[in-house]
Amino acid sequence: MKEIPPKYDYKTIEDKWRNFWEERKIYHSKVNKEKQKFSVVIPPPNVTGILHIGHILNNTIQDIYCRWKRMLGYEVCWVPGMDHAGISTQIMVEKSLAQQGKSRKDFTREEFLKFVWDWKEKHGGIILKQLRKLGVSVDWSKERFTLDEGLSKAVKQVFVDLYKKGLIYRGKRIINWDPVTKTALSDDEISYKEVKDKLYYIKYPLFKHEDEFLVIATTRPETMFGDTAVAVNPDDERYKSYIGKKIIVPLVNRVVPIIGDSYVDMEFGTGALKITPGHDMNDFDVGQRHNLEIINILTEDAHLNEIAGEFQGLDVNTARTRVVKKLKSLKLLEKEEPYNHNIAIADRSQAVIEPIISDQWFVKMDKLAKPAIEVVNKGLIKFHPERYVKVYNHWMENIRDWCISRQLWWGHQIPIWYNKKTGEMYCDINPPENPENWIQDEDVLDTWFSSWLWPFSVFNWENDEEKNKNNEELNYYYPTDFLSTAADIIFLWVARMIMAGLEYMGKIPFKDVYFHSIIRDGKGRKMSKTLGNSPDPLEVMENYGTDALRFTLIYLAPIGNDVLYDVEKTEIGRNFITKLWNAGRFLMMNKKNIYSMKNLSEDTLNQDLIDRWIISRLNHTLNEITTNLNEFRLNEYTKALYNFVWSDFCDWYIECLKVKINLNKEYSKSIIDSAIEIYEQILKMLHPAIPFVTEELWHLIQEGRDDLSISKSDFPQFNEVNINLDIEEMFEEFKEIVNAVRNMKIESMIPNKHICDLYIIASDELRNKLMSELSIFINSLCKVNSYIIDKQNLKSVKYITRVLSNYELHLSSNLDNETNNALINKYKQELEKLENYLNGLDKKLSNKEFLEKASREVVEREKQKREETIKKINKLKELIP
RNA sequence: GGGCAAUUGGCGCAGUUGGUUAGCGCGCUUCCUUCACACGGAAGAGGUCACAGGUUCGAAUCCUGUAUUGCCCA
Repeated sequence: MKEIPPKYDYKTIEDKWRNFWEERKIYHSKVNKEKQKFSVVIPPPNVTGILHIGHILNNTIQDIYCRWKRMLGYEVCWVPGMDHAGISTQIMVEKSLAQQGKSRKDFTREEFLKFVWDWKEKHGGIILKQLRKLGVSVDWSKERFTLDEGLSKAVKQVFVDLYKKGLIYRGKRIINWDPVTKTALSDDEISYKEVKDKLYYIKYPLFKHEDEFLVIATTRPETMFGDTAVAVNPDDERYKSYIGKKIIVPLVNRVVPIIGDSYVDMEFGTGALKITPGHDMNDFDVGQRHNLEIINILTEDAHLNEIAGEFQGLDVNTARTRVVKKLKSLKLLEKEEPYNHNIAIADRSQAVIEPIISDQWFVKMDKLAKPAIEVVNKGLIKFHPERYVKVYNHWMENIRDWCISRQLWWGHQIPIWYNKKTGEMYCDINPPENPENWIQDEDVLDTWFSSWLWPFSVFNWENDEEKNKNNEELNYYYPTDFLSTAADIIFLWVARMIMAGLEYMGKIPFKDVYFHSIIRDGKGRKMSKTLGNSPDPLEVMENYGTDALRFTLIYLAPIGNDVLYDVEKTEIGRNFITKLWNAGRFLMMNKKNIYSMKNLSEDTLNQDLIDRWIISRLNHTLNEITTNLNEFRLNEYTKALYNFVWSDFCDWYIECLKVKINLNKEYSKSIIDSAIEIYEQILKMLHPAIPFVTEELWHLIQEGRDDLSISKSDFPQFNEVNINLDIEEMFEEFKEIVNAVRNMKIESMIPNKHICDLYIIASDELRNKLMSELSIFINSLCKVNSYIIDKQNLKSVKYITRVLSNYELHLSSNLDNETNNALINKYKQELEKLENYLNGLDKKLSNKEFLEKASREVVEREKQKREETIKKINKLKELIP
């Protein structure tokens, strides 16, 4: 018989099972129409990425569902993979080239891409290796990459299809320009940061009345070279009369109209605004409404161009100071004042975004959005927590066209060719026949343009009905069942997958979307590299064990809120796992002792109260965790198990078991066997959350499982018949008695080892019986000799007494006066508390309205409470001289 | 500026349709190295449920307002 070692050595054990699962392809999935499937696609991590604590949470969540469903008998398929992360990867490679003093422009496109692929082979995909450490039960044979052949095909086909449907167009639009990486970015790839800046008040002379001025306020005087109007609010009495007149933009001396537009906020600055349609999002919209000229004044690296005259070649910041200086000298600067406002920053490169006009490719979104709004509002796709539906709707109803072109080389090059002579456009997945006459669009597609196809492209989808019809995997696994993701990519990814799924599969891509918590540090700050507050998960796994980290994160993550996580908190998981380990160790030690005993009698012991109680609790827990998992309350799933294992199983069940074993040596085998049976169910219930340690223990407690895995065993079934509320209530009374006796001893300064006599007076026959069954446990757990007696048999010696609802407990002792007085004081305090409580109840019960309006059960309950309280009060009064 | 959340003992959180003497974990105090576990056991202290109104027989729970914090959108 195997022994359980004293310490759980997670380092070697984790490796052992990780290899076991992978080598034996335990999590490989194939189409099996006999079984219901459960499919999940991993949110593809970035090829440049490394594992952070948020990945651990997200992937543990998915793993819990995959392992749970697998144990419930589903054909589970979890597809792993990565995306090619256009900008990040290119930045990475360009940086390493820069170290050699080179830039990408020193190479041809093909040469550069070769560098990137080399880099990808050598350094990319670290994150997948790290996910292996986490023990994710993915099917590695199905690993995909957004730039692999199949997925690239899907991306091209979708582009061509949308183009032919008229849903993709090329247009001059104002876009977010990243002057460092020199590419356009979508709105979702930038964020805003508040900066201390200045608001400049500049005098613009009126045309033909040059001694008269309108004062405009701006934070960006250097963009005035692109001004093509001055705008005021048409309701603004101060300026009404100016609308339609002309005004001169200083420095460039351009004559532009004064227009009226309700966009202008009368409270801001002077109420008059310069309009620069070429370099401001809002001004662009104003420009469209009033047919204003659009002038671009910036180069691609955000320096002023020839339009700025003497300022040409300056970067925007230098230009700003110089322009302000010049305006001052011309006496056109009225004043400047401090001003806080938000500027846009590129998420990847941290560059300050410049809005500029350029030729870009867009996807028309409104048509695609409509059905996608519907499926969520009809509940075909469910969001957890539900409030994200509102966030989703708000965005979808105000959706803007999606800028999908990126001025990069790494990615899917846009399948558009321009005729060198005629400029004619050609769109197809293959190049035109005489390629020498054509030139392909230089740009690549946004990485999300491949990610939005992920739920079906990973199953080799093609834009070809016949092929799809015969694609068994696609038809079996799609739609997927579950998606777990961070809420910050609800627009970038989740919404777009829904649109793509409906457009290309005619079906939703997934049924349940779980938005997990954001992990912050112990002080509630966001994890960030600069703060250095983000723990390295691999280090944590090294120091505490992988299961400990997995368990802790799930345990701490409240539904829909942030998790405040410190490395030290991983002790929660580690301690729990140690407890679980030791409980198993205890059972196996006993099993070994007993099984080696000779001449065992037949085991015919009936289930006693303790057994029935733990089985009832087990089924309660089982019921609870099933509900919790079904309702995506993962932290409650772990909490329910934590409490059951620690409080019910270890603190009470095992403690009682010790008593039973000592008193019933001849029946010990069946006692231990039934305990191990419950323990095994615990292991199974915990396995989805802590796969390694449960796999190890499952093998240790039973021999002959060498070729099996707990992850393929059956999940315990809830059986309502096993729930016995009466037993649970009785057991609670038993616990109450034990607690009370322990408390009495400690408060009376009786050493724990000192065995005293305990007289128990029960309130009724049922409880008398109960006590005769349980007194052996009370004796052992409290170190007393207990006697169940009738009230009249209580001798008139000094006792320490405790009054419970249904019991009186008298502990014999030789108390000194001081302790005795202290006890009497305690009784008095208790009495006062009870009398106050009784007063409240009396008030309630004499309130006519309460009696009339409250439900019968509530009134009954209150009456019962009153009776019990009176009983207690009377007993207490007897104790006070 | 608009929207969405949150506010419960020192800290982190439960409290799902209003009816508990408001729970849990960590931390804290006292005792215990006794034969699963000190990553442990036993006992205990600690809360006017952010504030102000309202609805109700009854509010941590529902409504309104205020304050503070966070997130998203512009």
